This record gives sequence, C-alpha cells and structure tokens, in this order.
Amino acid sequence: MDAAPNISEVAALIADPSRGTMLTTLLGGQTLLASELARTAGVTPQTASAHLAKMVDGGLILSESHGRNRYFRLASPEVAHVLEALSIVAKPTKVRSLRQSKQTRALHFARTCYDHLAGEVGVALTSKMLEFEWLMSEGKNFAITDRGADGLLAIGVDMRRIPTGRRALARQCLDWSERRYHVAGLLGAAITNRFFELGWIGQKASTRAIEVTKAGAQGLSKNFDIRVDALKSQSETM
Amino acid sequence: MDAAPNISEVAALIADPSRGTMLTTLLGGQTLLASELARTAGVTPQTASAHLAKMVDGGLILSESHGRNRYFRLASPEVAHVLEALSIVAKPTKVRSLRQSKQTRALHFARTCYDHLAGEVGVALTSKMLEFEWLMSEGKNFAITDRGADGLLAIGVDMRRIPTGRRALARQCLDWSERRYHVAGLLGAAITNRFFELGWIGQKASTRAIEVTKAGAQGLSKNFDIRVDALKSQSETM
DNA sequence: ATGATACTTCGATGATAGACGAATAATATG
DNA sequence: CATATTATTCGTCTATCATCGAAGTATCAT
Repeated sequence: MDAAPNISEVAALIADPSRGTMLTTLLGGQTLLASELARTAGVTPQTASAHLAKMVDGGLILSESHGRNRYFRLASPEVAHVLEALSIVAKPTKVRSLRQSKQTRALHFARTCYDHLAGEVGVALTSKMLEFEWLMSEGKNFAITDRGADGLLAIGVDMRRIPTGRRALARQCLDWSERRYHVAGLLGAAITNRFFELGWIGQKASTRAIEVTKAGAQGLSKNFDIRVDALKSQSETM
Repeated sequence: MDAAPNISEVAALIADPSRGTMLTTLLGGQTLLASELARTAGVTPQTASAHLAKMVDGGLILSESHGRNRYFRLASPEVAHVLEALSIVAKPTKVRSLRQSKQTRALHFARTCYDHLAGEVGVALTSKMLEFEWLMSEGKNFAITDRGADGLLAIGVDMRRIPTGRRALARQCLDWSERRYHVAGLLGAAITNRFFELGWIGQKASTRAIEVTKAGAQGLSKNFDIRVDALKSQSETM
C-alpha cells in the first residue's frame, strides 16, 4: 500500500537553480538537446548530464536518443502544472542586466507555457475571445460558445477534431506575468499549434519567448482586433 | 520590471523533508503550533523554529502569535495548489512500519485537503453527487444543478450564502490516493465545514486524517447512500 | 581510418545548510 | 515572585551535493 506522497523528493529536483532553469526552459514545450540545456543553465555538459539524469530518474522529464544526440522534454502536463503553480507562488526576481531586461520583455510579451500561448499576447487573445463571446468563463474553465466554434473554424481550428480525453478542453491558466488568465488545455494547445502553422508566431530554439510575425500581426488584428505593436509599446514603457 | 519567477527558490523551501512534512500536515487546513509541527516533523524545537522562519519568510505559511504560542497555517490556496500538484507527480513512498501502515490507511480512508474532504470518503461523496445529478462534470470544474442545490440545502449547505469571489466554486481536485476526482473549491470547503458542524466527522490535532463518527456514518448512509464500513473494509483488504 | 562532436563516468573539491546542545527571551501559572 | 512552558538565537559539527577537470564511450563526418 502506498503511503503519503513524498513531495520533498520532487521539490528537491526543482530546487536546484540549474535544474530549475532547465525545467523553466522546457516549459516552453520544446524538445531540447542536452547541450542546449547545459548552455541555458550556464553549466558544463558534465554537470548538465548529472542534472538531466536525476530529473529523468525522478520522472520530471523524458529523454529520447537520436544518434549521438539526446533530446529532453517535460514528462507530462502534470509536471508542467507543478511548474506553473510554483511560478505563481514564486516572487519575481529583479532584472539586473540590459540583456536580461530584453529577454524579460520578450517573455512578458509572448511565450509558450508548455503548449499554449502566454504573456501579453496570450492574455489579450483570451480577453478578446471573451469580449466576442467566443468563450464564457465557467469556474476555473472556459466554455466554448457556438459563435466561438465558428470563429475558430474560420482560422482553421476545428473543435470537432480535438480529441476528448482526460485533459481539460479549455482551462483558465493564471499568467504569472500578467496576473490574468489565458486559455490553456486542449483548446489553448490547438490555437497555438494553428498559429505556428499559419506562420503567425515563431519561436527561437531554447527560448520560451515567442515572436509575432508580420503575418501574425495582420492576422491578430483582422481576426481578433489585437494591435500587437500597441502591446509591445506598452511593455516598453514599463 | 519583473523577470521570470524563480521557481527553484520556492521549491527549495519544500525540498527539505522536515519542511515537506510540516507543509503536508498544514495541508490538512489546520492552524498548528510550532511545537506540534516540530513533533510531526520529528525534529527539535530549535530546528523547527529555523524551518518555520524560512517558510514564513518565503511566503509559504503565515504565523500568528497568541501569548507564548505561535500558530502557523498555509499562506494561501495558491500554496495549497502547489502542494497538491506536487503530490500528483510525486511517487508514493513504500510503507515500512505497522504504525505507518495504520496512519496510511487512515489517510487513504479520509483526510482533509487544505479545507475540503479527500480520500475514499471524499471521492465516494463526489461520485454519489454525480450519480444523483447534484453535480455535473464540466471540464476541470463541477456545475451544481438545481437538484444539487436543493439536496445540499437539506443538509444545511446553502449555496446562496457562499460568497462569490476569485476562488472557484467547485473545482475537480485529483485525489493522489484514489487517482479520482473529489470536490474542492468553495463548495468542497462548505460541505466539509458543515460535516464538522453536524459532528459527522472529526479530526485529531496535527493529523490530516479524518474520522467518521457514528452520526456521520448514519448521515452519509441516509443522505448519500454511502456505506462507510464498506469503504473501510475495502481499504483494509488492500 | 582519423578526427570531430555529443554525451557520460569518475574523482576531487568546496560550499551550503540541516541538525542539535546550550543559552536566552517571552509568557503563562501558581 | 518563583517556576514551568514555549519559542528563538547562537555556535558547532557533519553530511550532502553541485561543480568541474580528466578521461572514456558512442556516433557522425570526411
């Protein structure tokens, strides 16, 4: 029989700053190389290797070997959920360098949160979908209206083709930077995927930061009445 | 401007086994003394004092002094949420002693999860309310039907008197022992409170384990068609 | 084959922090 | 006031673990 779960064991895996940075990077939803994760954490490959082994062993991440490369990704949405929950409780660190400030601004502007959009763009998108009554707030989830289903279909997100499973359809995920909700769950992932397909957004390797392309700015303006440059300037004046 | 949140810092606070035990105990929703927490963690008062100071400083718990006593409780539902999320990911520890086995069985049978019922009793209650169509599953939440509101009113839980706020009304909370959902959120708390008021359940100090009284067994049988002893025997045969 | 790249293993080092004993402070009880 | 109880502070000891250099293995490129 199982006793109470040992939360400290998992927490200890996240508690190391190098591992924390790796996990936060992987929360971008990407599958990354050991060397890339070593670089983002600022440690040597040996050190990174030890960290990654521990996290694989602890069930936080999964690895896949291709030739001499080894790829890592988060093990499950549950792990992502832990990282999100910690992000809410964690107090934000103060920005030190100009370089860091740039990165920070990019993260606040738009980023992936496991597999869906977060940051100003993610929150603006969610806010507009509520305003258009595509979504309705329903407790800790969103309900999708008929109008919403139509609207989403128009940009190529077909709700009927989203597989139903254990995972929530449209969860309200609290954004740590905006302190407002954005759409997570299957719908959040589907929309984000479609935006990638359409070339509206792009992501550099080993960053959570998302860039909105010209086509994306047009698409967001036309379909969602979102002025991307207005968001950007707002974040720059902060 | 704020940079990315430092999740490792928070995780480090939970990563220590003594602190983990204290937090898990406080997840029972109780307000406990420093000495009680020292005992549950199995450390001396000095050591506990240092741990508690760190957790207060880190924003995980709040303290309140009454005379020479100092009481501690979890700082927020957000912190409870982190602990729950960690419980799901953490692998269960194996039971070693007979004493531990008893405690474990008690925890599996019924416990408080921050401020609502969990364990076999919590899951059974939720399951019955779904069966009776008092609740409807709705994504990651429950919706309360009119029939449900009536039924709850009959045992003294008045939905109209539950304050609406940021907190979800009836969240689906994944039970780490049963791996099924139980009712959390404001409704979960209201029901649990009422059960305490009715004397249906009781809790020993500094334990998360809940005992169902004779009155409770009758009440649960009459109102929810739950046979408490059937649950108990089931857990004993495991 | 030969060298280059990606990752891992091993061993040594150094820093961190958790533990307790002893002593102190604050409050309650009689 | 004296004494017991509760909690904290300080100093010391010890164990753990993150880190890296050096060396080793596996794969790719030419």
